[in-house]
Amino acid sequence: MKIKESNIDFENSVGPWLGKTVKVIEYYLQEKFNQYDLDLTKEQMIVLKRLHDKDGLSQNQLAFLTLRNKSSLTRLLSKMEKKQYINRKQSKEDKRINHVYLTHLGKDVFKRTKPAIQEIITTMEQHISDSEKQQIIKTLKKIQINFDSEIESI
Amino acid sequence: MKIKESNIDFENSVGPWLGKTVKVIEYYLQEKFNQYDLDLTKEQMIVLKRLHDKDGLSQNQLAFLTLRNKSSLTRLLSKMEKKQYINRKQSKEDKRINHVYLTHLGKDVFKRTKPAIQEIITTMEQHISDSEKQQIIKTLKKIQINFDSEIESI
DNA sequence: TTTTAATAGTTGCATGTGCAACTATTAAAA
DNA sequence: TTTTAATAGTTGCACATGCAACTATTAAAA
Repeated sequence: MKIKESNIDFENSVGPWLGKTVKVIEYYLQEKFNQYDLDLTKEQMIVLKRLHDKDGLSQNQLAFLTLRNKSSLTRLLSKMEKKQYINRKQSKEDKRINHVYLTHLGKDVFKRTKPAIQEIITTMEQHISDSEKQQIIKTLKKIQINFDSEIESI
Repeated sequence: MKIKESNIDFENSVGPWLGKTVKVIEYYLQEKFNQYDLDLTKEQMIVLKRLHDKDGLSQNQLAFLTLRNKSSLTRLLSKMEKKQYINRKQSKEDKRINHVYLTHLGKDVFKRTKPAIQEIITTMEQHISDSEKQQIIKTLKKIQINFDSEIESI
């Protein structure tokens, strides 16, 4: 006969493990950026990466791709514009839209993140086999899908 | 003959998957708290949880356990004190130290988080077997250890 | 015992974030 | 065509965070 445990086993749930791991990665990431004299936060790096993949995205698209809401992106871009990493250009077809472009400096900074990021990945994935890596990504996808279907139904 | 890929495969690295997953969880968590009329952020919840486990911790200990630096904790506690969830009491043995205690209201609020958290765990772990859950935790631990040994050597 | 360290906590400053209310512009409905 | 919707972006407000400088207190060294 099973005895039903009335207390929630939050500690042994996946959530806290994920949270802690991400914190450790973020800490190390910022550390590396400082080591490499990159005047950049991880959030700004993600924006650079997206623009590197596809320049001229609208703020809306950028916000969607980087998983932030538009107000947060507005302020992120303002700081990046002040640093001369990007610039905004109003669309001629639709004056509501701003297209965002990497500047020369922005491209250069992004290029200079590469060795730092390579080091981080190498450190992070030490002693983790390729199949183990594929496995964790698979599980993470599942978790995301679990919430997606839940959120849609709200 | 292998051709060495010069571009970094950041997109298929574990990092971005972790980051996105945590974002989704956090969004859903706040959603649930609102549904249950819990006037609480996830950060405040974590503090309540730690005090529930062990009341009267010092701010230093709380900061360590919740993975934040002391200044961040100071302000988190100030907000929680204003909401009457916790209170600080200066130690008599060492006047530098504040011990932090849950109030009645704090205990009550924490109790009321339980069904919300239970729902989140249930949603999150849908279609994930127990062995898969153990596997992801194992991999997450490995990643943390990978960074720990790296950070110590800085 | 006086001087110097170390420790606990707070505060200023800068970053990032979501929500809701707002402006400007464009699209849809009357 | 006028009125009403929806959309893109910005801003005020509140929250959370790390770093570095600061105060107060205690411990260690001279």
